[in-house]
Amino acid sequence: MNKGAQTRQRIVAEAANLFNANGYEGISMSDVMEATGLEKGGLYRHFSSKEELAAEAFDYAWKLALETRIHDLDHFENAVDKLRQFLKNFVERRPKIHGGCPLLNTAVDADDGNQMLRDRARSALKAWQSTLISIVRKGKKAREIRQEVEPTQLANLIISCLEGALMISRLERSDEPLRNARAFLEAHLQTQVRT
Amino acid sequence: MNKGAQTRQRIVAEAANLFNANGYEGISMSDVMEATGLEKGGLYRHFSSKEELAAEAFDYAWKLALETRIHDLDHFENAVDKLRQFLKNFVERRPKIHGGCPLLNTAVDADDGNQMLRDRARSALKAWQSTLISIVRKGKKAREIRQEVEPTQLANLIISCLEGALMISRLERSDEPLRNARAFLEAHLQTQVRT
DNA sequence: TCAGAAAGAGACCAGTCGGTCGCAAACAAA
DNA sequence: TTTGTTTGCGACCGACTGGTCTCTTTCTGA
Repeated sequence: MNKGAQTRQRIVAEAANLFNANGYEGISMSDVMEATGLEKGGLYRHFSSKEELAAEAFDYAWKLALETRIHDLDHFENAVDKLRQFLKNFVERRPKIHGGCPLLNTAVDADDGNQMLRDRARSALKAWQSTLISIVRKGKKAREIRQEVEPTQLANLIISCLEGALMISRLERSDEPLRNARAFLEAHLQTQVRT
Repeated sequence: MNKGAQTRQRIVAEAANLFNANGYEGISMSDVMEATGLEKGGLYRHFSSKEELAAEAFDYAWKLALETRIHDLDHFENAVDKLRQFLKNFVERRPKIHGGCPLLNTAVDADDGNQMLRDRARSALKAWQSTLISIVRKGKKAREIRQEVEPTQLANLIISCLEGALMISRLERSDEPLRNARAFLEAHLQTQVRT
């Protein structure tokens, strides 16, 4: 990896934190300059615009977030165990990126404005849903999950509860709402296993 | 109501829509000028700073949102019926303010920055929680809701599910996730009634 | 009707925004 | 060591930012 690529990577990583914590309009290129120690020209050598940098920063942030959440999932065969590990990861594992969930942040930040960021958030959501849906489907096939369970609805329920609880937890600066959401979802999962 | 107060009210209403849809940093005073048809001097006669305007705009937006959600709740005596009406309002009644839930928007927008807006969002959340908690408590006293139910946790579950589903619905531009969240919560409420 | 007060206009300010560009320093291959 | 390329610097640009201030218009009550 040559020097240019390294610098580029450093910029993306710094920008990801800044944009995730403060939003697209909340961060100026001067902020990125300060965080990276580069001058304006150094930045624009690697990115042709603020928007392009923000796009790469979001992709980077989301990659980190999703990796954190699906960590160790393949240690389990059973679908319900996988989902339980997923809940555990979401609540317990500190993400490497500051400022909360990149998906929630970007969805709220861009849902009435920046089209490019909105599309990016949409793709991220779809990818997350697909991951969960796939687990539920396999669980149904393997008769570990009841046949009446609608995979898309269960996936959305999990995402909704966690993201909503994350919003509350961040506002109250307490992990309790997040832990309660996990407890609730685990109890609900227990309800959906095949008996 | 004299002319000045009327103008002030008009500014707040316009600003509420702008800030709610685009965030604090996403809106400039020029945007507010355009939306209200006033010049800069006309604006700053009524508000001493952008922040002060944003604060009043949030309070206004949140008042409208909460009113919409608790609409007609007093038509019901039973706590579970009240909560059901609440869910119905949240999903079916179109709020007068554009850009989604002011609480979610402001919480995400300000949780790492603007202290004044963050405090405002925090108060709004507390007020919302209190409303729901109070309903659940009365329901327990009246023996309409099971004694094991923890009011705070039920309130947070409802808020989390709805706000999370709202985020998904707005990103996908479809009401389905929101309707599914309502159906799920109604089924869950049925589980919590005293038998 | 008219005087005093309230409301609004818009020129102006210093600072910051995203973005450009020519040049020098750092690097890598010979 | 020399050469050509990659990387970074930083002055500079026009547009726009939040905010101020003076002046005019509009309103209101006697």
